Amino acid sequence: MARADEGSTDDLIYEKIHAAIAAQDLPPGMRLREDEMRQIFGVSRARIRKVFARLAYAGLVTIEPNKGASVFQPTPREAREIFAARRGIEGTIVRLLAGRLDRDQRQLLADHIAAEAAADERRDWPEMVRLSGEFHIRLAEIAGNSILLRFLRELITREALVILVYEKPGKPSCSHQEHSRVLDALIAGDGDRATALMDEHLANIEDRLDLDRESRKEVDLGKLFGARR
Amino acid sequence: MARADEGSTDDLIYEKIHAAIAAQDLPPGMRLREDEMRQIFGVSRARIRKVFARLAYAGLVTIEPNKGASVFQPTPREAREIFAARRGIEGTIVRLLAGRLDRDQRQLLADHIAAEAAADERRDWPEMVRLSGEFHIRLAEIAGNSILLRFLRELITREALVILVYEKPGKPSCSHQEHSRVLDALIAGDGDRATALMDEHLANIEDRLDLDRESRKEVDLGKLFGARR
DNA sequence: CTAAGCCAGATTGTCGACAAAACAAGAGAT
DNA sequence: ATCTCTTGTTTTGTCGACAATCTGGCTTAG
Repeated sequence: MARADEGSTDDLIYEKIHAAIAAQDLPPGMRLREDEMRQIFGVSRARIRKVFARLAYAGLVTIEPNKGASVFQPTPREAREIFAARRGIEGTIVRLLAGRLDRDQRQLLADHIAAEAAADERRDWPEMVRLSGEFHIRLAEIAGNSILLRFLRELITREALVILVYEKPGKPSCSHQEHSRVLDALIAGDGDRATALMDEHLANIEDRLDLDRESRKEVDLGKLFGARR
Repeated sequence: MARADEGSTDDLIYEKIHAAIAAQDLPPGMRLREDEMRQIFGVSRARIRKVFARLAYAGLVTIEPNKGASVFQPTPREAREIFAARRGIEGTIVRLLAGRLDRDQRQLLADHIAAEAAADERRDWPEMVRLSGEFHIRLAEIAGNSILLRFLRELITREALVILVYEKPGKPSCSHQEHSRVLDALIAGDGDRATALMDEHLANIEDRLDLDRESRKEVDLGKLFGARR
């Protein structure tokens, strides 16, 4: 069999749904039916249920009693809270990092920014968005605090939902020039400047939002996850 | 019947265990058996299991596959991460708050500090500890960001475990004078000073730790939760 | 023609039973 | 006496079935 059993089964399902939400394939507000998922992944309903519970705790899906799970649909207020929280967390991370990057870490980040620039060059927006988000994750990883990393992961994914719902169409959301400037400040060891730059960078993203819109799409779940039945 | 059905059953169980851990009644590392809990609370095992999963996600208990749940026992490294994360979060909260407290909020916080002082006066240490922790929660509530509040809640509870395991005995952990100074800076609108004071305050707690100890106690779960059977 | 009530189908919530894994105690050999 | 293998017990993991609840369409009275 080609299907390896590495990684517990529900972690796999969790990651798939998580990724689908982060990649904005599952639109906010979309209902996630247990039985449907059960058929798609070919597992028992209890497993799906457990995964939903985890996703709910992470704030990615909302579970209403007797009404089931749906993809988290942020209100404007929640959107603002998410942005504010993220700015706080990333400020903390950047402060921890200022002046403490070793040679390898600098190289890693510089390479990453170069990859962003390349994706930007060839107009590969999905890749660009992915890399942009990943840059912030890399920073958190280098900072070496697994708790802050976990918090940030959650916020970034939820922010992706916010952007999907509220962004004014047609603009890329994360410029590699800004990443580059942050990196410069970090290398220079100027924590305050790095923090300010990061804050400004995140504020720029927030400014591209239009906090008065609704959105609804239909999605073929079976196709998306590659159903086996 | 006096037992009202308000609040879903598992929320109640969750809160009880959470409180027991926060109050340091359940020592870190203690094994939590599903069937034992089932008998104590008089509910089905599935329910206990669900609650454990939530507690695990919040980082309060550790679940090892095929080995069950036990109260989170922080390693020195994890302890440091928790403290660092908390300093970051609280710094963010304090910065949000500086110069934005209205009259009622100032009064609320002042009263709270007064209550801390009173508890300190009469050597009521458990109450003192409780109030000290609550002060930080109050700040987060006033800041009005429910996400940061949730993060902080988790960190404070986990920190209680850290303190239980690693604190050098015989010293109170949170002085109301320091709280008072932070409040002054907040009212003065000096965000940087407030942040610095809060950081120092939290560092003081951290300094009282001795990161090379083990601890183990036995606890009668039935008595603690008031078993019904 | 509208609106309230009701019935059928679908969906979620809960539980108990069974299977698999870990743990502890005891027997046997070195 | 100690180490190891075996075996029985305890504990966790998983699943399927049943009960409760909700949704949407239909009927019927005003």
